[in-house]
Amino acid sequence: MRSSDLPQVRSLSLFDDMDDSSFDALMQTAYLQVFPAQLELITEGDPADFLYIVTEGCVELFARSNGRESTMAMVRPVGTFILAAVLKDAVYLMSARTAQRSKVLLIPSENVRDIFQKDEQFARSIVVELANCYRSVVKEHKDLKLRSAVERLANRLIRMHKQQGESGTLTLPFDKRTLASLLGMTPENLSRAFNTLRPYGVDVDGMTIGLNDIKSLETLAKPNVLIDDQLT
Amino acid sequence: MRSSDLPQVRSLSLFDDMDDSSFDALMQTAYLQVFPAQLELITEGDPADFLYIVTEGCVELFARSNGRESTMAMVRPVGTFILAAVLKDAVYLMSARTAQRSKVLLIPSENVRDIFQKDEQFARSIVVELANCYRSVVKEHKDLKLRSAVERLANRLIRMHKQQGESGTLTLPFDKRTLASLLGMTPENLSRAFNTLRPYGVDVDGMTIGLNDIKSLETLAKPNVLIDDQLT
DNA sequence: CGACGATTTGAATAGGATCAATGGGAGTGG
DNA sequence: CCACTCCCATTGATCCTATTCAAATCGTCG
Repeated sequence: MRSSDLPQVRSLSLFDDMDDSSFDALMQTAYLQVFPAQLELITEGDPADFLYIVTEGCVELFARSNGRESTMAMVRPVGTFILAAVLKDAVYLMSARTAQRSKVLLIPSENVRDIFQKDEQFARSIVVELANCYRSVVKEHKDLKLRSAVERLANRLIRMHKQQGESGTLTLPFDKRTLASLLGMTPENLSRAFNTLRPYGVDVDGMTIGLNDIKSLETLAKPNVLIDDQLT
Repeated sequence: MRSSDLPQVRSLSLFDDMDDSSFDALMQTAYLQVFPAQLELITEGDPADFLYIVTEGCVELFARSNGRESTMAMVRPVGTFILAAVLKDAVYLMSARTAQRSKVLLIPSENVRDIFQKDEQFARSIVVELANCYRSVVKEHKDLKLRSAVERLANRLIRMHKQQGESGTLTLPFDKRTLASLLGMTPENLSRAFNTLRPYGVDVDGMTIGLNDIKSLETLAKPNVLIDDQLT
């Protein structure tokens, strides 16, 4: 892999604390690859051959069952996915495909587990990363079980707005079809949910969303740090 | 704590591989307590002071937001809960209350983190436990997003039936109100879902459920190892 | 410019929630 | 042991949210 990409990966909290030698050993067998949009990287049920790290672009985690399909999460730089399957040497529970042209680092599972055994510091970092992943899914699950579709959208907009600097405007980081599935609704229903939010200062113009009355929107959304905060 | 309870706790995979000295150190500060039914053990948002291990009875993990409440999981012996919050030294994301009279082991968070730092083997066991917890929530989330209420119930019944020895009959391990919330529906809707399943050989008699046509039920439920299997 | 996919809108339907009322056990106290 | 009470579960009726199906519109990319 190209050495110019290494510092970025190294800075990931997952690798931040580990020995140089361990990191080098891990990267020795890793390779960095660019994939076109809409390419299925992994399929649920397959053995976990690699740990994936998104360094550019965006990857969609999704699941299928009985002819249905649903977006489970979107992974943006720099984020890992399917760590749990790799550690357990189990099959993937989710499929993944690029949402856009993306650069992805692949580390063979065996090597991850190998270094995990050898490098204590890496093992600890993995625990933190795993705990974060776990808590993220719990929050997603709470979001879905405790809120209506409109509330989920409102809170997601507030969240994206914060991530993008609270300028009063935000750009959807992926298409509406995917956003709808992520929020657990149909594209039609998402469109209607946006209309429902118009009286609360939400202006939709393609991928650009204006938030003109955040107070009002928050009154409706009732954001909850135990669901919407990324850090806690 | 009583020493007669130790072997049971020790046999938990989380503690199985650790040194005697570490285990003793961990148990030194732990205490075992019996709680009556319907007692709230922890509240979401509170700092994670203890790691909890259910040794007898049953504990409900649930979440509240905006006046609503939903059951997130049921923990039966011998199972741990809120491990992630303890490791991260963060606040609990879920509340917990006893579903019945229950015996619970409490280990101060600091001690868990302390031994986690000192005992490498314990650290690795924790990773496995965390990975399992993570994958469980992912499966719950898939269940909710990819299935209808009736399908969720059908699959849950098949699962309980397997756990209880496939005798053709199963006993609900907690009341229907809780089951409904766990499955993401109202008690009324659960009752109707049971009626919907009657033509598929599902007979309800209080807490006892007879499954008289598993083939037919499975045709409806379409169980999926990537959602319903506890092990994978 | 034309075609295709994504989004939006409309209409009808279905699934689930809510409200209200009734039945049924389990536990309590006499 | 029995009556009472309370809470859970069930059933019915209605309402509401969200899905489905259909069609129009918008945008983008070749």
